[in-house]
Amino acid sequence: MTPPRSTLRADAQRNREQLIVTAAEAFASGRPISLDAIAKRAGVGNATLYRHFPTREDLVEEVYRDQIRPLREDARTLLATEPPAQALHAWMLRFADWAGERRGICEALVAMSASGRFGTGPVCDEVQQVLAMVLEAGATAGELRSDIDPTDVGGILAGLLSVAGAPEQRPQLNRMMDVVVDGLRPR
Amino acid sequence: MTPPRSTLRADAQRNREQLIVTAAEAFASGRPISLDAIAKRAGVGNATLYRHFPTREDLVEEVYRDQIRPLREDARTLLATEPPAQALHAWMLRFADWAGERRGICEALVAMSASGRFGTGPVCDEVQQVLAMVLEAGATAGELRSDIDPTDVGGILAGLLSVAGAPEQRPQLNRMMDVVVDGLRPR
DNA sequence: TTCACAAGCGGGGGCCTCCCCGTTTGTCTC
DNA sequence: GAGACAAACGGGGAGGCCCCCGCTTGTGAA
Repeated sequence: MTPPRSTLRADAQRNREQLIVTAAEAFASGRPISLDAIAKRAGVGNATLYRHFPTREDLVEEVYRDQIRPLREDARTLLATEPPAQALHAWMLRFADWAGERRGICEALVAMSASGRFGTGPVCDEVQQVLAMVLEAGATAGELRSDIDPTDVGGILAGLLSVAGAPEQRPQLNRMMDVVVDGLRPR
Repeated sequence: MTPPRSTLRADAQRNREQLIVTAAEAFASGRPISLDAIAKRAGVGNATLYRHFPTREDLVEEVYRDQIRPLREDARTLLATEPPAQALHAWMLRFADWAGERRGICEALVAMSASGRFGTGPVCDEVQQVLAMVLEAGATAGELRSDIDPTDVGGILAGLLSVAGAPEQRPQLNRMMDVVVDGLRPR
């Protein structure tokens, strides 16, 4: 009898990769694009797309999997040059810039948080890890509370972006982050 | 010649009210409902609905216009019995309960914030006023920063709800609000 | 009352998401 | 190689949002 399969069938693997490549190009163009259009452009049926990526977020997370990496380096640099709380604030702003340039990221993060899946998926996992690193540094320096779950901070960040993620709302976002970072300091 | 009109034509007024009544019933049933279905149920074409309420938020805000009132009284009571910062936290949780029971409110608040319209519309205007009242009390008591825009706090609140508004996320929401309220205290 | 016209109406249709289900195909075994 | 079977495919369609545009009707003026 056929054993249960752990890896994707070769054609499925090909389709999956083609979908990611196509979606990356489509997103990068800046123009809005429907999922069916991505599927068609990738030369597969829409059902294939939805089978590989049940939700739009799943696709978005895969597309930006590699692009998120440099933000970790940014965090390290910031931590090396600024006090942790300030570094946290600066990094969150940098992330806002990064997300602002990438269609769908912000909505994806909110959806992940709202469904309790923040931290699963390449992008929000990376965000969570970076936040954990910065929080840890802050706790060690006695500048940030040590009892905070990075998931909570990630959720707050996603929430703020969903409400004031547009470039023209940057001043408001900055003020809100100010409040949040202050709230993360020890009492 | 015909003078420019300031009030709605009689039939338009009737349709508008019928739409609100119908939407209120539909929302109250708890089941999801499409806007087209609301229009049909109200006995008008969908275009009529969209003419009166260009976005879903506009309709939602109208539907809950009256139901938001008691929350102001709640805020007064809380302020009379607890220190302002604590009252703020408690009120935000109460609002989360209120919003959780009302389909569409949370999404509407986020949309209003994201489009810079927070404070316009009956519900978010009331929220903003209540927050202003509590912040004012807190500032007077020296317990909360006096330089905070209620719109910012409303935005943060909307963001948190969009990310952790579900009843089972209440503990997380509570922790997040803790951080935010702490961040609103004077340094 | 009648008339002219702007205000308002409505449904058809485009585009979207996403599911359903009959068909095809890769892979493993012999 | 051939066959069996699960994995994967794809297109059609249901239902949602929202716009377009030709038709109807309430209203103020004569």
